[in-house]
Amino acid sequence: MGSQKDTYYLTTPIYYVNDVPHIGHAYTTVAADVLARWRRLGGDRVHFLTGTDEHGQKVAQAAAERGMTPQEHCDDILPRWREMLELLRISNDDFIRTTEDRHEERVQEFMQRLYDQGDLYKATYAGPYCVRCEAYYTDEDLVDADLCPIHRKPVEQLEQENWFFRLSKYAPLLLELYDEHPEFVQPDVRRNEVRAFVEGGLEDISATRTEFAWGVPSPWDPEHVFYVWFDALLNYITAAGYGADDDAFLRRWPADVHLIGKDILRFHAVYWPAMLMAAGVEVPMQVYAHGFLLVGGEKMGKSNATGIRPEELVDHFGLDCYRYYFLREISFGHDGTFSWESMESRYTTDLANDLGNLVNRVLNMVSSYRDGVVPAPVGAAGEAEAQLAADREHAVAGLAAFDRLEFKRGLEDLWVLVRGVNRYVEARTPWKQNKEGADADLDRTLYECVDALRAIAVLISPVMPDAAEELWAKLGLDEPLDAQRLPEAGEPGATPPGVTVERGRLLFPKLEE
RNA sequence: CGCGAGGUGGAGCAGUUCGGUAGCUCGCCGGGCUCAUAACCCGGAGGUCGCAGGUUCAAAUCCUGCCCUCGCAACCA
Repeated sequence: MGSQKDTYYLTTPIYYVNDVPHIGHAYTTVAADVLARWRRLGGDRVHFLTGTDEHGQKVAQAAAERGMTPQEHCDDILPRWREMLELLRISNDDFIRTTEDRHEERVQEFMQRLYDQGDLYKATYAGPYCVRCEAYYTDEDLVDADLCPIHRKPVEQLEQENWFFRLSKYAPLLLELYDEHPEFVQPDVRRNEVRAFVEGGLEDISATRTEFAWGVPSPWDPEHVFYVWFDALLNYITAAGYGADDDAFLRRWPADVHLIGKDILRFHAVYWPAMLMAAGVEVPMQVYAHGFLLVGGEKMGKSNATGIRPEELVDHFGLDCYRYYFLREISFGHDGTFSWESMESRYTTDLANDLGNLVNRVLNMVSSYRDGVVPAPVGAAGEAEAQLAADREHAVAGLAAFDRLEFKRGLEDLWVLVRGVNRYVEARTPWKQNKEGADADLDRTLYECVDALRAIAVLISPVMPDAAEELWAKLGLDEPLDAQRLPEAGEPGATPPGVTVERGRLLFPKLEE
């Protein structure tokens, strides 16, 4: 005994294997990765989980159509998701599949516990059901009285005996949770939504299905498999060691944050904590629902068969720009618009002009004025240096907005430093200092610039790991980048004079027409 | 009268908690510089802060009403 939480534990949703990865999935995943890298940079022990949701009727159907078993089908598709993680350089520490034993066994134990204590009861559920959606609808949802609103195909009237979860019983506790821990559901607008929903009264929900077998079987009534959400949500604890590795579980749980899209808010902010309360497990500390990506004013999602694939964008703009763009362009938590044009604009303005060009001009001057050797800062520090130091502090402090998942704000503040170094160069006119032989002043100027670039390399590393490493390598520093920790690594003067920089290739070359 | 969020210069946003010079990025106009990826730096034009009232010495910020847009309204990853 005695082990307790010492790990920052964050999760993405687990992705439905049948989907093809699109920029919506990638958005959540990249944000989570940036957060994970940011926390590691701050010195936290981090556990970052993602994975796949592999059960359900649609998977079974898709498998049957391909003449495969559901498991073969999942195994066959899984690489697409793994490839997405690799493509985006996602630094997850674990990857859970809901078909793994470590998951299924714990799900059965968890649900058995709810059953034993009377939180599940048998009742009949009836309603219009769309097989493709794998979902019941209400009559109001239907189009033309009997068509599924998504597929426009006739629904079936289905009636089945299900095991129901006593969700309604937990409404008072849920309201207490929202009120006493306003940070549990974020942003605020989402909490209001959830709270209103619960306050309006909860009905018990069916927790099992019998019309298909591709799921985790109920141990006490094997005709039933668990409803996909009861299976899927539990991944967050089964992968953390619940019921299997108490030590690991205690160090990680409760999760610091579940990152999700707002479309699955209810499951995470209502059903999930209720399930945990029922089982006597602590609820996660935060569920953060981000907004949707809009493309041409339309929601980006699976109903949008023309979803944009991350590979297209990574091919054209590069990985770093991809990761940077979505976080810088869109307020996390709000809906945002993706467009090719705005992405080009971000690349050109922020990355090529501001940052890439800055790196190039500074390294070029160190190369041609000092043979690439970074001089010691001998000249007097004045007003320009004070301003630069202020910009640096602004950036380091502002980037802490990442803790609140305000990526856009944090990056804006970081760019104050990038622009600040450009401004510093203008204020100091090193080309003039060189021509006039003001060696001490020039040394000071060059040192300050390189030292600022070192800080920038560290600060951009959670968002743009490739560019950060490349810049770090150009600076010729001995210690590895991934050994850097904030806030120390952001402090001025950490660059040892005498290191040799290398101009190398351009960091963000202009895009081809 | 279901619940909630929002309407700020051409575009996208911040500011509204604790009223008191309306800020940022892009775009546009002019200037500077020349180390650099025709990049960088400086300056300027441009807004009745959805509409109408009210409170106040003072309102984008508080109150009332209205208009418009958008989420949520249960078994859909």
